[in-house]
Amino acid sequence: MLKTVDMTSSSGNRSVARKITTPCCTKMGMKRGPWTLEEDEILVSFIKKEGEGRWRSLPKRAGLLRCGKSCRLRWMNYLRPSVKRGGIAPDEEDLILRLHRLIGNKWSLIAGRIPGRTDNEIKNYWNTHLRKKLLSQGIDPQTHKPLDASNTHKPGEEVPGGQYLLEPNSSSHTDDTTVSSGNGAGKISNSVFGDEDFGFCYDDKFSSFLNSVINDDPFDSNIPVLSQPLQTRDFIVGTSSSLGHDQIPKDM
DNA sequence: AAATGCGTCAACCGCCGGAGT
DNA sequence: GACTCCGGCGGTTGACGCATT
Repeated sequence: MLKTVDMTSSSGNRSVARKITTPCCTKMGMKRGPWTLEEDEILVSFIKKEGEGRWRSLPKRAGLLRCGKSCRLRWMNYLRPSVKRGGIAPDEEDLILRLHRLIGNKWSLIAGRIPGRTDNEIKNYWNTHLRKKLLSQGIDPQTHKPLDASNTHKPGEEVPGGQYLLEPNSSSHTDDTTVSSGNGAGKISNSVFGDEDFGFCYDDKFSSFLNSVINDDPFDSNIPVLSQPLQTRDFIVGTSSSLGHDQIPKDM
C-alpha cells in the first residue's frame, strides 16, 4: 500500500511529496532532511557509548527523532571516524575505474577496497565525474568499451584485453549476474569466473582477485580464479562492512 | 544585481537476503 | 515452511552552491 504525504524539508521551505511505504518512515514526528550538528553529536556520542547496531531501536534509545535507517546512513557515510573527507585522489579514481570495469555498479564492494571511502561517495563520484569522463572519451560507462563498438559484443562475451562483460543491469538485486553483497549468495554469469552460481561463498580467492585488480594485475597467472573457473566453494564476496579496511593490502 | 542553468552530494526510497522464531 | 525483523544495497531525488547569462 502506498500513500503520498506532503513533507517539508528541514533545510528549506520547498515542500516535497514522496511515496512513503517503509514503516520507519511513516511514523509521525520523524525528522527528515539534513542532519544538524546537534543530532550528529548525539549520534556519535551514543554510538561511542553503546556501539553500532540495533539501528531500528537506536533513535529511541539515543533520543533522536530519526528513523533507524537514517541514523545508520548518517553514521556510515559521514560520522564514522574512518570516513575520509576530501576529493578523490587520482589513484583512487583509477582504482574505481578498474574495479567498476570488473564488477559493475557494486559500490559497496568497490568501497570496501578503497580505505575511507563509502559506497555512497563512490556512487556519487561515478555518476557525477567518471561517467561523464568516460562518455567524453567515447567510452561506454557500463561496458568500458568504445561507444561505437559497445553494441558489437554481447554481455558476458570476452572483449579485447582479456576483459569480460557483466550482464546489463548487473546492479539489480534480482538479476542473475548479481555479485552478492553482505553474506548473501550471488552469481556472476559468464564473467571471468565462468558461469558459476555462488550459492556458497568463501572469501579468499575473490578477495585475492580484487587485490590483484587493486595491484594492477587482474589477470595474474598466479591467481587460480583467472586461469580456470572457480568452483562455488571457492568464493565469498565481501562488502564494505564485511571487508574491513584492515583487510585492505597495505601496499595499495 | 537578478535570474537561470548546472553540478554536486547528502539523504531517502524500495527492495532484498539472512537470522531468528 | 512461513513469517517478521533487521541490516544492507543500489537507484534516485532534491537542496544547495556556483557559474553563466
